[in-house]
Amino acid sequence: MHDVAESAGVSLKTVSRVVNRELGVSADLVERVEEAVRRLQYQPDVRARNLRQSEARAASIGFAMVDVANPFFSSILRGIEEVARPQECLVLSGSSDGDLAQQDRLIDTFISQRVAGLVVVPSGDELGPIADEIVRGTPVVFLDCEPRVHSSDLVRSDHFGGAVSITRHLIDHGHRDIAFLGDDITVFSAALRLDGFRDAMAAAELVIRPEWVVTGHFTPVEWRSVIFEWLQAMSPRPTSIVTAQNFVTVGAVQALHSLGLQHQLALIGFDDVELGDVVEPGISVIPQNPRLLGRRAAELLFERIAGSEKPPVHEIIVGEIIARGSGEITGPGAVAAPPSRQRSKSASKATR
Amino acid sequence: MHDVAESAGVSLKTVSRVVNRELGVSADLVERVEEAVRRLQYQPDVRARNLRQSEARAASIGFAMVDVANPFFSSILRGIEEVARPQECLVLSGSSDGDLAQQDRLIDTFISQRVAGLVVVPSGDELGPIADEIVRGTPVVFLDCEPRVHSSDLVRSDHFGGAVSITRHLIDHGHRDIAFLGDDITVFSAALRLDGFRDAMAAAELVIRPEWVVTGHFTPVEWRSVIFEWLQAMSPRPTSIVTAQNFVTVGAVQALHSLGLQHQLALIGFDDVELGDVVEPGISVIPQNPRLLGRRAAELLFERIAGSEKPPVHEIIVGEIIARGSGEITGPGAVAAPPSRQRSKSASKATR
DNA sequence: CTGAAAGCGCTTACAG
DNA sequence: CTGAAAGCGCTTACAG
Repeated sequence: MHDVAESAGVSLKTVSRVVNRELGVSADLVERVEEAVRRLQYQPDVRARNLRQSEARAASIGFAMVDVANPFFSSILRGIEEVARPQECLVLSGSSDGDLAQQDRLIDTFISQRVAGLVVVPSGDELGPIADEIVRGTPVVFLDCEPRVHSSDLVRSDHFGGAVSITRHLIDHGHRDIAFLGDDITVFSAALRLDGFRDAMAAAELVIRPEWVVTGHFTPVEWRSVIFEWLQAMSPRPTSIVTAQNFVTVGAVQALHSLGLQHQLALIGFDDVELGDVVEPGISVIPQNPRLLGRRAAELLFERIAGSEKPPVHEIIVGEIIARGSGEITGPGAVAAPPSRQRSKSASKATR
Repeated sequence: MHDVAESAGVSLKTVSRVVNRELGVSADLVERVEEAVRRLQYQPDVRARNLRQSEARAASIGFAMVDVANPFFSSILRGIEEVARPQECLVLSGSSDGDLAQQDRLIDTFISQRVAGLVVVPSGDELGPIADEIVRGTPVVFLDCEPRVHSSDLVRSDHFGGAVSITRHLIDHGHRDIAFLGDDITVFSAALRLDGFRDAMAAAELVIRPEWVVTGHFTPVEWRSVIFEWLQAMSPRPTSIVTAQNFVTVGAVQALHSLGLQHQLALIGFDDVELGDVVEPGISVIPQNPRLLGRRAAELLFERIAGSEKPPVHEIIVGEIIARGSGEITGPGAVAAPPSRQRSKSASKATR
C-alpha cells in the first residue's frame, strides 16, 4: 500500500479511499491509483483492515462439524458457502469426528482467527470448556442440535417427528419387531430420533428389546461389519430396522445384501442416500435437506453478525417419507390391504 | 492483551512471551500472566500476530475446488484437514462450480486473507487472470490436474492409465461399441481420461462414434436425464459405457435402471460410488483415493510453505479395477472363456 | 530476566 | 477533495 501511494504520488489515505471505492476522490487520482495498484499487483490485506475496522463486514465464518467426508455435512457446507459467497465471506471448516476435545480446539482456533461467527453442529450434548465461553461472545448458530445449557439460533430437521413417522410406517406395514440403529445418544439429534422411535413404539404398545437398539459406530465400513455380525447373532431377529442416520443406512443395506436378507427385513432410514433409488429393493427414507439447513443457518448467522438482537429462532424443517420398497416389505401383522393412511406432512418450515 | 498486561502488572512484551511460551520468564510472572489470561478470557489474535511475524507458521490455507457437495471433493478436503489440523492450521474452502471467473474470485479472496498456501483443483485448463498472478507468488499445489502454463507440485490419479484400463476391460469382455460419458474436456483430467479411452479404442482398432461421446453436464440429476434421453434416442445403441466421473456414474446407473437396461449394457466407471457394491449388478469401477490425494497435496504444500525449493513434484496415484458385475456383462465379441488376462496394477505411487 | 519503542498494513477521526 | 497523525493487536530489535 505504501508503495502504491508513493508510485501514484498520493497519500496512504487516498489509496485506501480508492481501494474501498469511497466517494469524493477526483477522477484523476482514482485513475493514477488504480494504475499503480495494477502495476504493483497490490492486494489489500483483509486481516489488517479488520484489525482496525472491527465493525467491518465479516471476512470469514467458521463451520464446526463431525465429518466433512459425510455427504450430510458436506452438503451443509455447500449451503453455507452459497450464502457466504456473495458477501465475499470465506468459510473455515473443520471436522471433530465426534470428539468433544477436538471440537473444542477447533472452535478455539476459529476464534484466534477472529471469525465473525460460527455455525456449529455439536458433537455431543455440551460444548467443551473453551467453546462454551467463546460462544457467549460470538454470534453462533447451531445446526442439527443444540447443546444443553445454550440458547442460540438453531436450525434442524424434525428429528423426533421424522423418527416417529418412519417407525409408524413400519408398524403400519405390519411390523412389531423393530430394531433401531443409530448414532450415540450423547448427540442430541440422535437422542431425539431414538425418543421418536420409542414414542411410536409405545403408542402402538410394542416392546423394544434392548439388544435391538444399537448405537455408537461411525463409518459405513464399521457399521457394515457391526450390523453383519449383529444380524447373524440375533435370534430371534427383528423383522424390520430403523436406521437413524445415512452412514448407518449404507452399512445396514450392505450387511443385509451380504446376508441375502434385503427382501426379508424391512428397512427405513433417516436422511437420504445416493443410489438409494436404484438398489433392490429401493431404500425408503425420510430425507433431510442438508443444503437448505446450511443455507438457513448461514442466513441467520449473518443476521446476527449484522447485529440482530431478536430472540433466538428455532427453525425446524420437516420432511416427507420417500417410499421406495425397503420400507414397504410387510411384517407378520400386515393386513390384506396395505394401509391406505397416507402420512404426507408437507415439506414446510415450522418456527417455534 | 493490554488489559492482561495491566492486570498482571507487567509489560506487553512479557505477556507476549508467556503466551508464546518463550523461555526466560520468571516463574512468578508466568504465573501472574496466566492467571490474568484466564480471568479475562484473553485469546490472542492470530491475524495481528501474523501481520508482523510474516515468516510465522501457517494460520490457514485455502482449498479451491469444483463442488464440495461432491464426495470426491469433500473427501479430498477431509484429507487436507487431517494434515493441517496437527499444525493448528485452518482450511478455507470454496466451490467454483466449474466456473473460471468464480474460481478466480475465490483465489483472490483467499489471498486477501493471506492464506499461507493453496491447494487448487483447477476448474479448467487455465487459471483466471488474478489467480494466475497470485499463484506465482504463493505456494500452491495442484490437485487432479494442472493448468497449462503452470508448473507446481501436482498430485493426481492416473487419469490416462485408468481410462485405458477400464476401456480395455470392456474390450476384453467382448465389447466393440463403447460410449464415453464424462466431464467437459476443458478440465484437463477429463481430457486425459478421454485420451485414455481413445487410446485404448485405437489400440483395439475400434471406431469411436461421435454421438457416443457425451460431456459437459454437472449434477447426478442432470446426468440422469441427459443419459436417459440419450439412451432412448440412440439407434444403434452402444453395448457398453465408460463413465468418467462419479456423478456421471450415478446418473448413468439411474438411467439404466429406469430403462431396465442395467443387465444389458455394460458399465464401468472412474472413481468409486457409495453403494456401488449393493446395486444390481454391482458397479465396476477403477477407484480413486481422494482422501489420500488430499493428504499428499497438503503435505507437499506444507513443505513448500516451510521453504522447500526442490523441483516440482508430480505424484500420480494408480488404482486397480474393482469388478462388481456391471463391467463384466459380456459383449457380442466375447469368447467362450472370459479373458484370463488379469490386469492388476498394484496401487502404488509413481513419481515422475 | 524485563521493558520501551517502532513497525506490520490498514483505518478512523480530524484538520485543512 | 486530500492528507498527517494515531491506533487496531500483536511482534521484532534493541536496551538495560
